[in-house]
Amino acid sequence: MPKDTFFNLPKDKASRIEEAAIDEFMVYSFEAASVNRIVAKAGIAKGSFYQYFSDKKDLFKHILNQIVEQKMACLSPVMANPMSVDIYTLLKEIYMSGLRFAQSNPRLQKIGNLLIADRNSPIYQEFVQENMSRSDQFFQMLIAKGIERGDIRPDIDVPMISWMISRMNVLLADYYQEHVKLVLDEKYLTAVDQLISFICDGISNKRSDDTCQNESSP
Amino acid sequence: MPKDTFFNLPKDKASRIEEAAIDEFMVYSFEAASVNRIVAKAGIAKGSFYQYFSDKKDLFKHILNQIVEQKMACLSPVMANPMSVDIYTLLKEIYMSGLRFAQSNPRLQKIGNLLIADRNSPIYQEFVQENMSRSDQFFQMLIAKGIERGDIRPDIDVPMISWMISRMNVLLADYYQEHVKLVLDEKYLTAVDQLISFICDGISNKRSDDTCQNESSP
DNA sequence: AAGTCATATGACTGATAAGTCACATTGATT
DNA sequence: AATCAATGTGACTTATCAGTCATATGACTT
Repeated sequence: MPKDTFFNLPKDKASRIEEAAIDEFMVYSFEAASVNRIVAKAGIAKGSFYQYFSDKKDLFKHILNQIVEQKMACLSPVMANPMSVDIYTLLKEIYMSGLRFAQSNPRLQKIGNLLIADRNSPIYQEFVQENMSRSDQFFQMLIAKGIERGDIRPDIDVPMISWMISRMNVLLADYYQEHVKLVLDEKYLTAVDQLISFICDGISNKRSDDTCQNESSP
Repeated sequence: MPKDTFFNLPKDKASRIEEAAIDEFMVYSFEAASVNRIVAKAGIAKGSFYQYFSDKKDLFKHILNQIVEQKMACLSPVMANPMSVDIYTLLKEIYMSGLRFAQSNPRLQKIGNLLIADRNSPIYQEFVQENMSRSDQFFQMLIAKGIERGDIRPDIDVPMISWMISRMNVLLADYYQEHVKLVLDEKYLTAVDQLISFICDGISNKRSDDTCQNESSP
């Protein structure tokens, strides 16, 4: 948490610092980010910085909290009553909320991507991993529910498949970042549909019943 | 490429340096790795180091080449005649070759994981991305072939699904690293089966024909 | 005007890094 | 034994970093 002095700052100064921080963390991972550059960009003395924040991590977490806040703002309408729709619709809504966030907060999205990309940083384990594991738990619950309802095959490895589906959300964003660069509304929408169709039905061609020859090793 | 002086070194000295480098890159990303620590561990002078390698990256690439070499050794038997088996069997073989590599080269595996985890490093873009894109191309070809043969639904987004499947190879390793820690033979084998079954058939429960309600937004 | 106190400052500390270079050592050849 | 080229060495240079601290500022109170 930033110190009181930070919250006492005139708004424009506080946001100048936040903007400088976002600019920095957009380009450099937490480790590589430089307080020196941040204070230079924000136009404050280094000593001042340490009157607002206890250290670099303090500032970073302040920015991360903004990300979580914005993400939640995009996700919460979807999550208001998660059981009212079938799992595939819900999954689609969850993926789409990721898109809404990315579109309204491209710079924060970039920071999130950078953080996720940098799994060795202590911050990843401290911050992302616990968030991820909550997301895992949610997907596990969802899938268990789906099996109960009869929507989902009962023979799957629930923890592993939950994990995969939750990570594929991130993969989809990666794919887009790598291939389309600019996240384009309709294209992303069809990609989400494609991905959900894949998760739902797989790739095998279901002419009559010659499903794939897997189910090997009994 | 290391300099001639490195290849002229007595074998035990050369491998002492390689071992020290592997120990370092196992624990620290390329950026965070320290030449100082490596030379200390290897018991050579820093000046000597720069007579063997032009810089830190030179050494790192030398280690990466060893990884590629070993990976290829595990993969090439599978790839000798990739078209002789169906795509699901081939996929399984590819995944299993990843396991073979991890089991016979756990330390190199660790370095690979660290590199993949650290997508911001310039080395990632320079080295992994091009390797990945070759792997993508292979999977795309494979899937196109599968569609041609009628094994795979023709309505999928080939580049995207290829990308997903190629990345799920990495995800599977991640999952194992996170959950089982020690990669255990039989457990991994069933996980691979599970994953392929998922890729093949998806998660939806195919009682009669009430497949999932996707295919939304025409 | 004097005093007080939260805030502002940037030179400084101490640590670590990559890469260099003048000099030392070695071992084979003459 | 003398020579010499290849190889070995670690102190040194230059750079950067996170974080500190003595001192300055300026707004507010008395």
